[in-house]
Amino acid sequence: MTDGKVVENARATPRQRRSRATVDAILEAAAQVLEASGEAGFNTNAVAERAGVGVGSLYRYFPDKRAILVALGRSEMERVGRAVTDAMASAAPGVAPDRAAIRAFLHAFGGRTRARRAVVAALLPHLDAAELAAAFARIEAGLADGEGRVPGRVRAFVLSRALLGAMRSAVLEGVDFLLDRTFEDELVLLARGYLAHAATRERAQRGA
Amino acid sequence: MTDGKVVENARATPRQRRSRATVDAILEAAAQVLEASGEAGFNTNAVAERAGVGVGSLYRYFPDKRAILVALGRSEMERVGRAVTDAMASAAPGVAPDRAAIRAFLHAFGGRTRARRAVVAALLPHLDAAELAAAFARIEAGLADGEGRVPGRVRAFVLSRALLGAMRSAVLEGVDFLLDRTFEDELVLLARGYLAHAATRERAQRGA
Amino acid sequence: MTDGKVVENARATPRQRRSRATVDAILEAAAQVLEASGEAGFNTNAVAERAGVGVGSLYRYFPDKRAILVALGRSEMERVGRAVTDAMASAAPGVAPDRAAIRAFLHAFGGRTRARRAVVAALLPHLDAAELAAAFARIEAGLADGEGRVPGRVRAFVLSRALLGAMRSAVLEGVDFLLDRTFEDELVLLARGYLAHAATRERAQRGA
Amino acid sequence: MTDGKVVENARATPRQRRSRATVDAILEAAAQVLEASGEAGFNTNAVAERAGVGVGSLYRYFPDKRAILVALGRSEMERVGRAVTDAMASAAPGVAPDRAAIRAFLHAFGGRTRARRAVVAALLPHLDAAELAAAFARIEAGLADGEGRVPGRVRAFVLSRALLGAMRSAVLEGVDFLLDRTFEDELVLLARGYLAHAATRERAQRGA
DNA sequence: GATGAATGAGAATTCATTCAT
DNA sequence: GATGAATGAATTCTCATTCAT
Repeated sequence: MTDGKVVENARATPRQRRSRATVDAILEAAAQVLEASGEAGFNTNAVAERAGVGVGSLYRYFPDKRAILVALGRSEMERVGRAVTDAMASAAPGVAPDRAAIRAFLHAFGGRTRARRAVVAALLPHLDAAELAAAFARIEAGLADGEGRVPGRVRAFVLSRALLGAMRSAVLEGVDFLLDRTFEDELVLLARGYLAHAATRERAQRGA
Repeated sequence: MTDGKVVENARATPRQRRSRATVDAILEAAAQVLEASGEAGFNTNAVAERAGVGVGSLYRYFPDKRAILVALGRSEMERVGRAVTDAMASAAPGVAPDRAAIRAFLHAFGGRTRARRAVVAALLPHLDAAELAAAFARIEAGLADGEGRVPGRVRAFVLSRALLGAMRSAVLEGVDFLLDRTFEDELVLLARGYLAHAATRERAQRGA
Repeated sequence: MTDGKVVENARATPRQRRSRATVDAILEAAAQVLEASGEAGFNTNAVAERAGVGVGSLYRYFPDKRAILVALGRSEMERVGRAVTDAMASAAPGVAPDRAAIRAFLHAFGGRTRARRAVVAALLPHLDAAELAAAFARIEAGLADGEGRVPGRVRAFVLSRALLGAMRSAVLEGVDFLLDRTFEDELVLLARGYLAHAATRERAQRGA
Repeated sequence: MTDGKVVENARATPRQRRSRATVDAILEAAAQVLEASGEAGFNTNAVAERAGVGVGSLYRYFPDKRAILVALGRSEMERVGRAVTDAMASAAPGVAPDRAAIRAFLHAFGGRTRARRAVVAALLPHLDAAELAAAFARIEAGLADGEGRVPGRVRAFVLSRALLGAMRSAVLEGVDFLLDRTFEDELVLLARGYLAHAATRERAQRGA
């Protein structure tokens, strides 16, 4: 008897092809419920109903309610991470990779603002520090200044969290300029200004 | 006859002098419970017990459980805001105001890390966008580049959220360098680099 | 130290002159609260506030909450009873006493329909059978057929409860003809028809 | 997915066959609790326990506590109404239909006096005017004088409420003659006297 | 005498989880 | 495998009553 909890150990046997669809339906339903009713209204019965499955089935795929939230968080992070990485890899000619990444993030994350706000707000308390840090790893890895220098640990941390912090706040606070070019420009300026200033400073220190 | 909900409308009649103590006890208890047991363990009985009052008293001062969280959020924000503003006003000689503000924030917010993490994580979903934006207002107002130029709306937003985002992440992810000089240096560099780069860029554009 | 519970033992010492006003204020407040919020909203704090006294004062005059309801019931009964008796005593010339009584009842009880409905509905379960029976005593005593014959125990019961039942239902169901002449006529017809028929029947039985 | 609230919309799917038993158990338990402890002791836990189900099950079938009382009221009304109608339809030979109806009512309603009193007293405030009026509709429809004349709206109202008022009072006040032949006789006399007198009066008026 | 803040037992209601079908 | 009825522990909230001021 295979365990069946597709989320716990993600290797997909052929039999679990249909499971994947159910899991996705549940996660999508979870996101919708979260958007519609906030975390307070997020209960297993509501999710099951919206997903079109029995409550019992939830427990076939997830050990408990929290697990649904955590899985939703992971899947959202992956989605955004993938979008950003893809964008950097295949940036249109003439678009700098840093700008491509920022733009990708804004679009991946900025759509469905109300939904995102609910999901982000609800998810945060359920992801532990390590999980959060891991989510940034991919992005941190992609950071580099104009001359290809990879920043140190603290700097990578500051740069990634600063950028994401600004974008996250824009989503949570529902600002009107979220998808404006101006906002994107400022974020690019932030990243470049930081790295340039840091480089200058270091050159000066090394020179001294 | 008198309303009594000191939190709703904060005008303090003389009789409400003692109430203030009760409210403070409740908020302090709320923070402690949040730290000790997370949001899951945050229930009215626990808070009342820890505060040393009857459950009923909670409901004399707060309309419902959520209101306690919201009030706690507000009071935390005020506390941090006040610390930062004070620090900027009375910065030690030789310490630039931007650095003073960052340092103040890191110390005000960084102490009791576990508690902060719990409080921040729990509070976020209960503060609405407007509330969040308001909390930043004071800090945005204090922003200015080295030459005293006040940044525009979007820039003020990006700068404040970027800085706070980095600091917030440092708290939430429990990084080890939270109170290191290196981290503080990087944040100062971030702010200055951003504003300097932006100024350069604008000068160039005006020149062209 | 006199007991002070003016309602329990109703002899009014001079000192209790002011008490009477307070008690009346409380009963009036109770009626208003009952009308405004139904029995569910009938709580001591609401009554005290509406009466303009502290909750504590309620307990000076009434041993507990139920007592307020019971006292209100008694006072309502007395009020209606008095109105009916008065009307019968001083009926306008040309108005039969039975019609006078019915009319008085309809006006005493039919005004403020919404209020009455609430009061009657809420009070019923708090008055015991004996109390109810006592309230009818005065009215039963006034019953007599056209020829001055006083009906027997069962007949007095049936007549009084039938009339009051019809009037009570008219109030509770909020009929539109409550104060119409037609309704009054039918009630008079009911009373007279019953007694006349009964008399006829008895004469026949005695004759046989 | 299926609604399940059998009370709200009463179409009975096969699966809801068993639900019906649960609902009946709850209503029976509710009546018993009401009888045993009055409305004060009527709480969801007590009802659930007496019904032998979990509290949660109460809420599967009824939206809230009040709904249980209302449903109980409705079912009681139906029961009595059915008994009366049946009795009139199949009256023993030699028993006039009006007497049959009165007798049926007295027996249907008069049994389990203590229980009835509790149920009636508790239910009244929870049934609205329309509901009360509806309960009488069936009985009003059955009214007719000896010559088959159907009375007008006001007269039907007065007759039905007068009869029921007298019977209701007899139950609530716990009179000793409740099931005596005398009482039944008086009620029959009341109905016949009223209609006869009214007919006479009208004939006179038409003649004039 | 009056007040109303404080109390806390008690009641309604919810919802994660189980398990018989 | 799926279902959803049933459960009941846990939680929020109310409000009658007390008593220090």
